[in-house]
Amino acid sequence: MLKELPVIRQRGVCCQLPEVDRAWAESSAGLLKALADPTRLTMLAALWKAEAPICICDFTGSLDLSQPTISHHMGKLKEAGLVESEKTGIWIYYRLRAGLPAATRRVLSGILS
Amino acid sequence: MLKELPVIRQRGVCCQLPEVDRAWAESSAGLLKALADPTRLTMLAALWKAEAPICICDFTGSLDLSQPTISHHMGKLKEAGLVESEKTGIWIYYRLRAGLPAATRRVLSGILS
DNA sequence: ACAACCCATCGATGAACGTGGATGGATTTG
DNA sequence: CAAATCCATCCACGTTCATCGATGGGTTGT
Repeated sequence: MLKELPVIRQRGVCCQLPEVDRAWAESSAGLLKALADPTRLTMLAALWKAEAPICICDFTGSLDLSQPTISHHMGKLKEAGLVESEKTGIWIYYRLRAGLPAATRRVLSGILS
Repeated sequence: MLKELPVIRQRGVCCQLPEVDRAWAESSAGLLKALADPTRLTMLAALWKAEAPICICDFTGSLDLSQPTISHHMGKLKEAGLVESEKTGIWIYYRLRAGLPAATRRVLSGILS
């Protein structure tokens, strides 16, 4: 089933692994942590589908969570640079951030497509 | 900056949001949680680059973590269905699971590409 | 001016997570 | 057989996280 093994193994001797950039791992994990929550995924999917700004109060109507909790989740999405907001009257509208990095867009489309 | 707002707003009245499947949100969040860790991302990237099976003991040489911790992380990747293992002698080799769902492959390539 | 509403912030509480040590099974080597 | 190595599992500890309630600033409408 497996491809051929890389080398003949010796006990107590480790094989060298491909180099992986730590900074990349840290930042990627940060992005994924922002995404790894059902509520935040649902909000992102709604923004993705709607293609229009959505007010926080609309989420409080659909999701079974308190307003602070929803604001908290949206704050994480904003902190991760995934959404941006604009205030209109007493409402604050959120939408997917314009100009997302290509790598981020690929990840999002993979999940939300 | 914003596109046109969906409707004329009224105080205390929420707009309806696009439907988002809860089961999808739950399972996607599960996959992303498995990925949202720098150590696990590093291990996945190594498997991705190496295109060959890798032994746990190899990671103990590169990563600054104890062997049980590494085994624990790998267990999560396996539990998420991202990797599979095969035992050869005293070593257990891990590799990316064959036949990953298309959506999962898109997410992975977006992150690891 | 007053009341109603929207939203962010803060503190508290309980759950979940990451990490490491210890243990034990399995296998190979001497 | 005895020792060494590889690995998973169990348990415990400390930290982080999610959620809620309360508070207050700011805005709109009467």
